[in-house]
Amino acid sequence: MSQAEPYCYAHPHPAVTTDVAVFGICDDALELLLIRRGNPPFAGAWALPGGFLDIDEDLDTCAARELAEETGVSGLYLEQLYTFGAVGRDPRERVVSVAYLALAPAGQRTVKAGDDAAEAQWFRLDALPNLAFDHADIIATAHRRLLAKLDYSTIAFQFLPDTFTLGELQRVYETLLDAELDKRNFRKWALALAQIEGTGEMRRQGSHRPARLYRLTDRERVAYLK
Amino acid sequence: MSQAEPYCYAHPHPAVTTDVAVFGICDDALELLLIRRGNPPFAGAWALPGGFLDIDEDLDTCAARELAEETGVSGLYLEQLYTFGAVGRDPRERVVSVAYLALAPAGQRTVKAGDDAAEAQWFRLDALPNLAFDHADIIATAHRRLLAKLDYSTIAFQFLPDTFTLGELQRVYETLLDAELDKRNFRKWALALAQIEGTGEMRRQGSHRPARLYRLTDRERVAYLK
DNA sequence: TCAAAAGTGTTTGCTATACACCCATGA
DNA sequence: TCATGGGTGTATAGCAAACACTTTTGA
Repeated sequence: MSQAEPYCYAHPHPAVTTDVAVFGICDDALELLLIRRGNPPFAGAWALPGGFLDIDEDLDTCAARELAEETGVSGLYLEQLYTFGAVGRDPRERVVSVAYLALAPAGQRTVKAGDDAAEAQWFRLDALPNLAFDHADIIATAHRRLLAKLDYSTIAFQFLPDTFTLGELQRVYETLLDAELDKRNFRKWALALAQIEGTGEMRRQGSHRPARLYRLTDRERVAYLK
Repeated sequence: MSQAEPYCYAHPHPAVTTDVAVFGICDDALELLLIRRGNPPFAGAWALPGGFLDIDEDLDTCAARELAEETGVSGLYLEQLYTFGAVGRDPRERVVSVAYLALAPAGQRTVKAGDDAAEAQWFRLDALPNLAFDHADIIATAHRRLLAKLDYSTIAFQFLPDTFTLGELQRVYETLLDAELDKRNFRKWALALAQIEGTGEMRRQGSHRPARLYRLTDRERVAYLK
């Protein structure tokens, strides 16, 4: 048994990682949180936050941990996306990556680079840098999933803070769909949802009429629309 | 380096497997293809077909290979489902399993037990035996995915052979939904789909009026409904 | 008083549902 | 001739889309 490589198996084992595609919205633009890699391979290149699975930790835990370590962001909505395992995707060794999709609410977007990441930064999705590994594929898959789930789930609410106005909600949908929506129809649709309720409070902000505030009836759950 | 365990790493690596939940329909009942395990752990118990990822094979390839080796079934529609990696799910070592969903058309349901499986057999979904590992969870996830995709994709057509009648198609939907559908509405819906076309042929079978035959315009693709 | 976002209903078209009878065949 | 599944149309209700003006506030 080698001193440097003390973990031995009868058959070759791939490494397992998680990678997290974190989306956020800023100034009506969809953004993605990337880290600049500090170590080879692809040192200096931008990549998704992520890293190796600890042998005694669950996949979800690993995704949340790596995200927190590399970007300082925690407490986000996280869902497993897809597993990427093409043979040559990592030049070091065979690596199977379980990819996650995460959404950052406005106001939970402050980042600080951590351990293995030289830097962490938000990029507009329409202006991404070149990416390490097959991370561009993972991002494309994540974006497709996000758009698909708009139609039948309350996933878009995860971009908003605990309380929000219907105007803010509409701007989230407009940003994601890259289309303008009719205000009356949108409000009719939103107010008919069982998943949101008024708080009774108003938001007074800017030189215009104050807006009613709403919240999710169940903040944690992404629900299916009927 | 140990002779018996020659594959060594600086950090512990989980094993990676694929498991396949194969659904089929027989006598208007939804069935699942299981194998009886020949080796420990859970020797003698029923389980999903699946096994260890070869170090130089893709995940999809592994799923198809293990399915063919253990059940003799090949050429099925296969899609990646979800990755199961809870810490204690395999008593031998840490195992991360990439689960797949597969559908067997009527007429591609002949099975023969292979290498590692003592036996392969179809079970009605409402009468499954006790299952090894967390395979009951995988099956529940696969069943949920299958039902969800009925609503917005042509996945149900994968239960049918190359050509089929509208009556057969309707029975597939009725079996999956466990509900009776109105014949005229169903046919109106099906005939409006861009994804099917008439073959011009008729099926003469049984003592009743012959039925028009249809086929998918693109047999391989599971398409999204508008 | 002006600018900026909040708030509010009705009409119209389309899609989904409910519903019952005749047809062609083999036994 | 009978049993069996194949094949067909219309009326109605519910949902989605189009569309414009008034309200409230702070500057």
